[in-house]
Amino acid sequence: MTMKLNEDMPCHLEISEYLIRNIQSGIFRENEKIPSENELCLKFNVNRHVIRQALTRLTNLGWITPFQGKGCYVNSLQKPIQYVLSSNTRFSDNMENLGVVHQSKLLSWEKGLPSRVEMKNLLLSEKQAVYRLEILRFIEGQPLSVTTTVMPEEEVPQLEIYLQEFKSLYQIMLDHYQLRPVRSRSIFQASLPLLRDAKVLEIPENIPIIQIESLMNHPTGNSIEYSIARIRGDMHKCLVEF
Amino acid sequence: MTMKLNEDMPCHLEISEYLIRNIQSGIFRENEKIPSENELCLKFNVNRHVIRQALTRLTNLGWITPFQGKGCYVNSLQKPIQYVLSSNTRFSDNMENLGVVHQSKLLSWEKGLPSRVEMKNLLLSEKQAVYRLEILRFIEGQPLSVTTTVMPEEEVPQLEIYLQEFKSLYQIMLDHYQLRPVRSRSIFQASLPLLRDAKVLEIPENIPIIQIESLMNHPTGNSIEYSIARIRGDMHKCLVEF
DNA sequence: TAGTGGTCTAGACCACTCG
DNA sequence: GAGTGGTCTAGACCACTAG
Repeated sequence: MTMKLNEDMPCHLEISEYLIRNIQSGIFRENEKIPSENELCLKFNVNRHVIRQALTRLTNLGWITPFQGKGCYVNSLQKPIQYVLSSNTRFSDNMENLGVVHQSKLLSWEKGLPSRVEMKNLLLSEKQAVYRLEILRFIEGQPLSVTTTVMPEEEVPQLEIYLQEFKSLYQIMLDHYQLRPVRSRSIFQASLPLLRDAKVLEIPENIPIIQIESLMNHPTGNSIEYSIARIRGDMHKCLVEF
Repeated sequence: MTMKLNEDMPCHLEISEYLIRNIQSGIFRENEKIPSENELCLKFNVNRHVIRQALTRLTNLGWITPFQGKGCYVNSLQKPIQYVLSSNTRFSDNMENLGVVHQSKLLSWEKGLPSRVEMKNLLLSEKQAVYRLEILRFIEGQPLSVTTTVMPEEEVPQLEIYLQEFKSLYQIMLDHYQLRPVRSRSIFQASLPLLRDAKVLEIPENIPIIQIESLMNHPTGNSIEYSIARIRGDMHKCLVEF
């Protein structure tokens, strides 16, 4: 049984659109295998190379993942979690409000001198040391975001002591420094992940991420935390109220 | 003169990495043409198909844009414009504050019944008609965003009269209806563009966009405008203050 | 008209998975 | 061993751009 194709569109585009429609309508189901390249060749009566072009597009757009020797499987469609960004919400609060299993992991940390951007944002001189943390956050066991967080050493002296058993940055700041930072501004941007971030987030390099650069202040005023979060676009929505 | 390749990487990947390095290091310059497919075939001594695989990856990652009959050109690296989102900023205000040449174009409009989502957001019954506008916005002559804007007919009766010479939605609402909507909330999400949006924005479909779904109210309270903007991620940053 | 990218065919060999 | 996706070759015709 072969399949007729439209005339005014390139064949490979036609086929990829057809496959996308089938995924959307549930004919090809989540986490299940779609027909093999050879089967599709027969169905559409085209060369294998055309099918591969169509499947490449589906892969790039995040619909399927190919496994050598096994076949192409439909990606599980994420319903993005809605995160509320306001002056005093943090990751844990949000996830607990949503009743979602969450977890943070400290990937790495260092103490060093601030970069120009960090100096500008945290209003530091070039001699004031900072702690720089790389935090990976999970929901339901899946990596959601990587965040680089920078804090002046003055505000969190000897932070390394508390990093040994890292669970939540917010908790450390509250328990050991009596700090309760307040968000003063955030800058949103959509982009593609760096290769490094794509690896830790376990996503292909074509999946968009939303980058949120935030500045957190002491309630009295001075800046204590500057962070850049890179979050999977397909797993996350961010709500801001005015 | 042919080019030697590494052994442990697929040939097309090797070539695309080589080309990316050349762009990054400025050997291939912004807005200039890279060697043609045929030239690359000779240089690397591979089949044209392999070169095309490599160039497809470069296109997908946003490094180059192919033009039929002309060649592949290195994309200009955008320094994203910073847009300020607050309860009462609109596109024109922002661009004028930045001193940027801007323009809006009405792509299409229709009058019809609200979808379920529109009913929920604008608090309408299924019989209350809405105007639905598709607006394309430019800065410095380049397409920046497409926005779908929905307004209840009640609020802007006979809107079609004023759409003939469309310049700015904000201006129409102010001049003819004495409306000055205020943003009540926005939802941010990073994603890939739909095929239609990619076409009007003149970007490949793998360039991430930031989607901002906003609800605008009458200062007294009721919702008068529900919009979904799809904005080029590489041209736009959005700042929110708390 | 020559050169460029876009589409498509036909066929080959490889690496990997699974029964 | 049969089937799957990954890589690569060789060659064809088309649509578009530019001199």
